[in-house]
Amino acid sequence: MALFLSTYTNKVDKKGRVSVPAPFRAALADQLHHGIVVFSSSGHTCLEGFDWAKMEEISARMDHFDLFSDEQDDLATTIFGESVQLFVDGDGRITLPQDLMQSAQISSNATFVGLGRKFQIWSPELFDLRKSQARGAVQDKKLTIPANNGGGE
Amino acid sequence: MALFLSTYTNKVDKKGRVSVPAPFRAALADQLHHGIVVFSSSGHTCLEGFDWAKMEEISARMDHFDLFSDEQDDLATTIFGESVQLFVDGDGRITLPQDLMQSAQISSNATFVGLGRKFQIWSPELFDLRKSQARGAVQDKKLTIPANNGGGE
DNA sequence: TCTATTCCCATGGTATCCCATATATATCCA
DNA sequence: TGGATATATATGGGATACCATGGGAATAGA
Repeated sequence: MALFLSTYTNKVDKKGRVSVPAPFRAALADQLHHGIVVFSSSGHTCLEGFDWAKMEEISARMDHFDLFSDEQDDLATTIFGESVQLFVDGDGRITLPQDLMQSAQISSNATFVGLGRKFQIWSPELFDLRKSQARGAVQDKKLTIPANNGGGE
Repeated sequence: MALFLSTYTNKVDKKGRVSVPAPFRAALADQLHHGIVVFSSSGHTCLEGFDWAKMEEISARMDHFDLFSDEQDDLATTIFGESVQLFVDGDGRITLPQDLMQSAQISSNATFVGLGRKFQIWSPELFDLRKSQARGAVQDKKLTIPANNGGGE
């Protein structure tokens, strides 16, 4: 399964095109033709990005909620309703829709941040802040990687 | 699973290339084509290195968090966002990115230190200091290796 | 028809590949 | 045993391919 690592900052041209970092494209591998799925993050001023397989997994996970519960509806509305499938062109680029760029305050540069199974797209300036904030949180809360069996939530 | 032992110092050429010590390459064995994963250490002025399998394991563990939880985001941003996958070329070398070299203060030489499941990459000078410091700590605190059942991370 | 995408091609810079050399260790044959 | 020949490792340099990026042509939608 795809693993997204490191951060890359690429330019956004006046047409709204950005190169998807080559390592990310490699991680997508055979799913490249599906493009990537992007939507505006609810917690941060950035965009969340997934590959197609992850989207299907999310869909499967949501089946565990009651079909007509509020939670199900809320999640489904924000995630599936707001998300866009962006196809990667022959030169390895996607074009970011205007509204998504605005919601993430992205203008001339976009920073792709690998987060394992998913990734985020930030304005470089905002991500600088976010980076130090995340590092601080890890230290303050003494966050560690959960054990294999259960740990987590 | 890979086991990294002893220390080796190799030259960094002007392109930023370093030979990965042959014993380390042997330890990576069939994972060699995945390269290694490197990121700047938070505790020391050096780089931390893992094999790909370790990274996959970390990723699998992180799946125990909720997809959009703060913990997941903070950890993933610091761990995955700041790490780089470096591929080993046909001559057994990797090329260290500029920013990583700077953060570890590595210039013309790099010291690979085997630490079991992981390894570190140091500037030779800084590692000399670290070595004597570590040996002192072991003697002072009478540090021992924890038993199998329990201790670990 | 005008605007907005999408496709295609061109370019500069960089990183990757490939080959050559040197040194050390191992192997072989006399 | 000794010398000569292979094998592997580390390192340097040059050629090549890839990547990010920009611009223009073709296409589609309003």
